[in-house]
This record gives sequence, C-alpha cells and structure tokens, in this order.
Amino acid sequence: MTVNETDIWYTERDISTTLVKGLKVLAAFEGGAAHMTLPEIGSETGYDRATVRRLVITLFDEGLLVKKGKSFSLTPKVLVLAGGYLRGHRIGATVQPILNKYSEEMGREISMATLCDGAAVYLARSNITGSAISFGFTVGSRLPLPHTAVGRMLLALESETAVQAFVKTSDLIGYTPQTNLDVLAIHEEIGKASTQGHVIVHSEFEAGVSGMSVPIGRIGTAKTVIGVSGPTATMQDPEILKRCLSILQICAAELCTAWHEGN
Amino acid sequence: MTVNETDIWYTERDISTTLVKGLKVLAAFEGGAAHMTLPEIGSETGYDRATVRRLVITLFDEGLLVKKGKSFSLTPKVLVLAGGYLRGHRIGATVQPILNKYSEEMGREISMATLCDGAAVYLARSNITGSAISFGFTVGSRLPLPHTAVGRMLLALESETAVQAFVKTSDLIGYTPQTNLDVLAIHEEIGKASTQGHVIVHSEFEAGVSGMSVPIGRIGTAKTVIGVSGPTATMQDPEILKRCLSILQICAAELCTAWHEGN
DNA sequence: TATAGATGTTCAAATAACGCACATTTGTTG
DNA sequence: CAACAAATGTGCGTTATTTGAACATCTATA
Repeated sequence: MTVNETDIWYTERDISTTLVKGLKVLAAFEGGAAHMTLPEIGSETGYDRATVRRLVITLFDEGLLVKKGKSFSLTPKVLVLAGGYLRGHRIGATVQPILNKYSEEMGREISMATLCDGAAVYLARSNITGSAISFGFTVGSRLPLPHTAVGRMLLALESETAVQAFVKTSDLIGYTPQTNLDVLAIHEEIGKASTQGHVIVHSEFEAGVSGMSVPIGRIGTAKTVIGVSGPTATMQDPEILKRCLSILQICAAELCTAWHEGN
Repeated sequence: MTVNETDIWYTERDISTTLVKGLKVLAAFEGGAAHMTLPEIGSETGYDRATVRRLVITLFDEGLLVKKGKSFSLTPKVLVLAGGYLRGHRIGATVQPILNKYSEEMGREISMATLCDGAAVYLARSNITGSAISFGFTVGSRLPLPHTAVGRMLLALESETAVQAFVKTSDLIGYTPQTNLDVLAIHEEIGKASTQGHVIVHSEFEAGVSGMSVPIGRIGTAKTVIGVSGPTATMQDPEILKRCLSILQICAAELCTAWHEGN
C-alpha cells in the first residue's frame, strides 16, 4: 500500500499568503472582466486597495499585466505558462493530431477535457474547418460539470463518494429551459454514464447544442475524456449517434495508447 | 500628447518579492522539465530550499501543482488562467473561426502570434485536418524571433531602435544548417519585411520547414501577425507562394476589421 | 548495517507586507 | 466655473510573514 498522497504533509504556516493573493488577482481576470481598474480588482478579490496596488504593480512589472489608461488586462505571457503545461503533457505533439484525424472523419469538432476545480476544462480542441458553427470555446475554457456531456462523463470517472459530495454542494444553474435541475436525476445520469461508458446530453448548457462524451481509458482509472458537440437536431438521429460514438471510442482508444495518461 | 505609458509610475518598494518568486517557480516548469523535485526547482530558480518548499506548497495548495512521489508538475489550472486571456481577447469566438475558414481555403495551418518577452508566442492556431505533418506547436508556444517568419514580421512591426536593440543583444542560435547567423543580413531581412509587408523564411528554425507571415493591420500600428508554414519543397513554388500570400492578406484584413486590435 | 551526501523541516531573526492616514484625482452640484 | 464630495492613489510605522542557518530525516552505496 502506497502512502496516501492526500495526507496532510504541510501546515498552514507553510503557505505563502502573498503568493496566494497574487494568484487570486490573476484569477480575477478569468472570472471578471478582461479590463479592470485597481478598485475593480479590489472588490473582485476583496483585498485592500494598497494590497491590490502592490500586487498589480508586481504583475505588471513581471509582464503578466498591461496598463491601458487606468485599466489593467492580461498579456499573452499567461499563455506561455499554459504552453508549459501543454508541452509537458504532449498535447500539441501527440494529442492534437489524433483529435484532428478523427475530427475530420466525423466532420465535427472533438474536444479533450479534464476535471479542474469543479469544472470541466478543455485541454485540447480540434478545429473542423468546414464547420459553420463555432461555440467560441478554446483551450482553458471551463464548462459546468452537471449539464454537459464531458462534465457528466468526468463525474462518472470519480468515486461514488466524490460524486455525492459534488452533487450535494453544487448549485445547479438553469442555463437553458431544458437544463435538468433535479439533483437525483442528474446523479442517475452520471451512474448510467459510468456503466454504459458514454453519455449524451441535449441542450442543457447551450440551447440547441448537444454533446456526447467517452472516457480515455477505463472507468475508474481514466481522468480525461473526449467529447463532440453539435446541433441538437442532428444529434438525435440514432444512426448519426451510433457513428459518432463509434468514432469517439476508436479515437479514445488511440489516445489511450499513444498518450500514456500517467505522463 | 498622452502620458507615456512607459514612464516609471512605481518604485522598487512597490514590488512584492514573494509574488515574483512564486511566479518564477511556475515559470520554471515552462523552461525546465515537466516534472521537477524540490531541489531541481531550487537550482532552476536559484532560491533556497526552504523558500522553494514554501512556494511549491502554496502552489500545490492552490491547485496549480500536483505531487507525484517527490516530483511536482503543473495542473490544468494554468490553462484556466490562459483561458481568461483567450476569452477576454475573443480569440476563440472571433479569431479562431476566421483562421479556420482561410486555413481550409489554403489547405494549410494558419497561426496567429504576438511578441512576448523576446519571442513570438502563438495566440491561436487553426488545425487543418488533412495535414499529414504536425509540428507540435500549440497556443502558448514560443518561437525565436530572428529565425522564423512570424518572428521577423513581428520585429518588422517594432521601431527601428527596438529592432537594433534586440538584434544587438540577441544570441543567434543555429537551429539548422540553413539558420542565418549573420546579424546584418537578418536586420536587412527585417527591413525588407517592413517595406514589403510580408516575409518568407526557409528552413532556418526547423529543417525542411518554411514559413510566411503578414501583419494584422498596418505596419507601425499592428502588434500581431499571422503566418503559415509548410514543407520547404512546396513553399518555393512561386505560384503556391503567391496564392498563400494572397489568402493570408485577405485573412489578415478580415481579422483586422472583425477583431479590433485595441481589444 | 554503517556512513556520507542529499533532501526535508523548524524556528528565531530579519524583513517585507499591511492598512491607516494623508494626498490627489475625479465627478457633481449650486 | 468654483467649491464640495466621493473615490482613488501612495508614504510609512506597525505587525505579521518570510528567510535561511541549524537540525532532522531520508537515500544511496559499500
């Protein structure tokens, strides 16, 4: 039996409060507006004006923020940090070509996502060139777990206790008239996803958009999923669904061997 | 005359040293290996073991790093930060579809890049599905300025003094046998790019790969470029080059109107 | 298993961060 | 347009956090 990695191996004293605050300022640009003034950042983070000022000046000096009049906004330097993750996990070199290949075969965009802070985060996304529709989601986009196909599949990969904990604490948001707000029904859908190994969700996050998702690897060990989305109209035809599922599963299998998940 | 934004409006006292160090630890994962132990991070950053420990514990606690045995690595949470930039600058919603459209027309991948810390950073990239080759570059990838088409075009957008400063201080690396290591010749190429409004570079960064680039907007005001790359063999045919250039220019024009650069 | 070298952790000294109070800018009203 | 009020920006003493040497622990090797 290996040591449980979730054991507490550090105390509160070992956490650098200043770094935490600085990171929260950076994160404020993700949650809030793209351009923010010092007071806006202050109210977003809840920190004192003077504190915000020093942190923002630091981030500016480091080249992570630019100043335009009184507003600050992120610079492309944050992409470089992200690029480190993508390169380290061979997303560009290994994953992207595979997504592209099956994306072309299917004629739809395929996305890869993983769990991060109670949301599904896109790690990679194929761009099917012929597609008329584009939902504007990119690498780093966060999708709600309970109401998207990738989200439900990611939850299905978690332990039953983790799912229960999430479902209990999560506030369900009615994105569309079709959004399922019944906790028990969602829990059941996650269970089905787990046993079936795939999941389909219709119009619960964006009206008229449906998604299908399968895990990369076996349920229980997998931590990453791929998914495809398209107009609900075309995603209800059993023949199309069957074909999409088949291709997604082959794509997932290829990713599983080509991209050793352990990194 | 507006106030010069480069004026010093803060003192050294206003910079939070702890935040700077924490960011440098994060950046260490971009420059160094994907998985690093505490001592490795220490030697990469030059900080004391105890300091590194505190910072790494903080980043772990914030969910930006994961621990695997004794090694730490980035989590997808860094992508969320990047997602903030991409969303804020409407890269996914506005830029990506345009790149995809012209990418399909051209049959080649189009990338968008900007200047960041002495390198060209990819902001977006179309994925042409039929392409056999894939160079493994993604959003956030950094390319050398002097030896790539997008890099030389980006330099051409800078002021003459800035270019001179860069060319003087930059160490030229011989990536391939064809890499141009003559500072004067490179400077001249940048000048040509500036007057012509486009630039082509053959095999100077990756052997057998050539690139072409044009600015988004007018020289002097533009700060972003798009580029296309492909096998040197096919990128020497005048007819192909003419066609690529034409499509790139139309693509750049559309981006210029659809995506107001000022954000 | 003994030993040396490397890595991890603690805690008092040193230092950097906090946030009050003051200065300045911005917006509003007579 | 001036005078006021409200909001935002900044210097500085106090206080809490960070630092790194000293100590503890782990790991590799013979």
